[in-house]
Amino acid sequence: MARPRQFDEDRALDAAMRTFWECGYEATSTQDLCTATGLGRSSIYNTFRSKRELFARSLARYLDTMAEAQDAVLEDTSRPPAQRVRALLDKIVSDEFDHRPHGRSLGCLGVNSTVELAARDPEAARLLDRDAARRLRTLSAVIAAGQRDGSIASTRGSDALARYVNAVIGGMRIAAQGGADRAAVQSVADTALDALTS
Amino acid sequence: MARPRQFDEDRALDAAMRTFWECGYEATSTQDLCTATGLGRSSIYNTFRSKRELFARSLARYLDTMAEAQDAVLEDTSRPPAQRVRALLDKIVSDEFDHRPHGRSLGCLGVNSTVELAARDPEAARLLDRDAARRLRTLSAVIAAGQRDGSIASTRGSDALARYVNAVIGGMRIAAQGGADRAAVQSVADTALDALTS
DNA sequence: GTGGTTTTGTATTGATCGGTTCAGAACTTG
DNA sequence: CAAGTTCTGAACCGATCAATACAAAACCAC
Repeated sequence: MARPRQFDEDRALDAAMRTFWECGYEATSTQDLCTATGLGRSSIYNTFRSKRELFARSLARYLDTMAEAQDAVLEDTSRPPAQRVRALLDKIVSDEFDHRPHGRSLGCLGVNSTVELAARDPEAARLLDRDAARRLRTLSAVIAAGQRDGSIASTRGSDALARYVNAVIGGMRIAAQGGADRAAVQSVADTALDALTS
Repeated sequence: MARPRQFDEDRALDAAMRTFWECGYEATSTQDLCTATGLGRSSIYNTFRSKRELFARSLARYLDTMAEAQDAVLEDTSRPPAQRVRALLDKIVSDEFDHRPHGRSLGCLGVNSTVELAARDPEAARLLDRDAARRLRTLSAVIAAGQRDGSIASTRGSDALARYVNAVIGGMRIAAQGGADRAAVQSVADTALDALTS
């Protein structure tokens, strides 16, 4: 019925997401987005209505992808729950130190957006809230299972422990972004687990 | 010999710092800085050479003020070392939940700048590195003292424990910025201490 | 006061911002 | 092929960006 798109919308969204991830929302210009996606302005504004909406879709995509990856680790029933939590923290270390495009960690787009936008952009805040709730739900369930089978000895509530682990993850990402080396971030993960197993 | 300033440079710096703290570097315009400080553009550019330099001075001032406050808590010899670490975490909670200008936590300008600028602005990265090193030094010394007097039972190295506590602090700030309530952030602090006392 | 120096407010710089317009190329459907 | 629709590229929009120019006002030393 009409001319089809000459580009893959998902690939464009991925490129935009990476740009927001690297530079942040404010520091990313629409020209940067054109360059990164290889699209013209018209195509971008025709497909995604504005920079803001493109960002929102980028963030939603990122959060969904990451939460799925996290859930995959946490719901791997071939391991006992406590080891799944450890595997999750180890994955964070890998995330931060493998494949660094420009020598420094990019951190986590979720954390970065929380810092840059949560107080100012209600839609971003909504996406981030939903994501946090989802991740905490999975974490809490796994920790509760670990408490039942004895691999997690802490008697604190599983919700509190989940919030704790989630906060540590954020702290590890900040540390990596601040230039901490891999061993230092790994030792944060190792130490953090002491609070669960004791 | 000439006309004196009609404003207090330190007060202007404070106002600028608050603006950067609330909005971030990129989202703060020079007009915002004029409004916040009550100065004209000429006065700002005459006193601080550029937006970037004004930011650098704001950040340096913030980091110095905060590090001093942290050191004051950690070096309060009227308490045993372990309690000082607890007091530090409690102070973070207070920082995040007392005096919120717009209902949401502003987080920490140091954390915020790490996320927004550490990868892109070498001078900001330098200031943040120096600050992290300073805070880790004090923390590590206090933790080592706690290990000697037995109030901190963990047998991990005091440097690793210091990095851990520092990461938890960052995670607590992210959590608060993400909308977590006070009890939730406090429970992160409480749980985090389990890793030291066990 | 006067000269010399600095600050200050206003106007303005060129560049870039996010976003729109529009003509024509490109494609599907019939 | 032709009609109808969508996509694309380039020019362009007013607004705003960080930063500067400049002249008048304000002040100190003399």
